[in-house]
Amino acid sequence: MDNKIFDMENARAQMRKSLLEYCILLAISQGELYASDILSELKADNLIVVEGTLYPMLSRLKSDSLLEYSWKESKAGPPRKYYRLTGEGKRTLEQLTLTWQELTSSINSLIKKYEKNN
Amino acid sequence: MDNKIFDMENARAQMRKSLLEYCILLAISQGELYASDILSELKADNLIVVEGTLYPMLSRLKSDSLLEYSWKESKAGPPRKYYRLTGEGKRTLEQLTLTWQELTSSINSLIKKYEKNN
DNA sequence: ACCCAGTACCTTGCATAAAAAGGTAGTGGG
DNA sequence: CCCACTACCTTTTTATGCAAGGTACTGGGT
Repeated sequence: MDNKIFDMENARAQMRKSLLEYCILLAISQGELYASDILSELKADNLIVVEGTLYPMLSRLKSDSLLEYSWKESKAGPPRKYYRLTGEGKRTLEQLTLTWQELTSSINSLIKKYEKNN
Repeated sequence: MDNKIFDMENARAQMRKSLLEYCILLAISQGELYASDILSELKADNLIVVEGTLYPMLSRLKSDSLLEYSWKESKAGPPRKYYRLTGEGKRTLEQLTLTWQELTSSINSLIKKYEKNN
C-alpha cells in the first residue's frame, strides 16, 4: 500500500532538500492565514516563495491532514481560504522543529571545524 | 552574456533550496579531501549525501572555479582527486556562511512567534 | 601471466519539486 | 455592464537529487 501520511523517517532528508514546507507550517502556526498572508509573512522574514509553489503545497499539506481551512468573505474581492494547523499539523510541526535544530547543529559543527583551519 | 560564475544575488534562494553545496564546501574547507573523505565527513555530521549527487556537484564547483584538485596516488587502488578550495572558493564560502546565518535567524524568528501562540 | 576483488571516478535516466506562466472566477466601482 | 482587482488553481518548464550502471586502475592470489 505504502500510503504514507507524512513519512517522518525521511523528514531530515526532506528538510535538507527544502525548508519551504516547514516554513509554511511555521507561518500558519501563528493563526488563521490565507495565501497572500503567508506570502507576506515569509517575505517579511526574507524567505521568498511564490504563488506557483505555495498553492500546490497547501493542497498537499491539506490532503496530508496537517492543515484545514475555512472560507471567509473578504471586504473587496472573492472569498478567501483561511488555513490553520490541525492537531496532527501541530505535532508534525514540533517534530520538524526538532529536526531543524538537529540540522542546524550539524552544520554549525562543520562551521566550527572550518573556523579552526582559518 | 549572462555568464555568471556563481550568482551570489541568488545565493539565498539557492541555499533555501539546497544546503548540500554549502556543506560540501564546508567539508572541503578543512583541507585536502577526496570524494570518499567528503562522504564520510558529512555522514559523521548526519548529513547524508551519495556518490551520484557528489560527483556532479564537485565538477560544477570546479568549473565555477570554487574548487581545484590534484591527483594523488593511493596505497591500494587507483589514484584519487584531492580537492581544496580556491581563493574564490574561500570568499564564496564566507559569503554563504553569512547567508546561512541570516537564514537561521529568519527561521528562528518564525519559531519564536510560533512558541508565543502556544 | 592472469583473473578477481576492491576502490575510485564518472554518466545516464528517472522521479520529484520549485518556479513561471497561464487560466478561471468572484467583487465592487465607475 | 464593463473593467480592474483580487484570489484560487493548473499546466508547463526547468532544475535537482538519486539510483543504477559503466569504466578503469591496483594489488594479491593462484
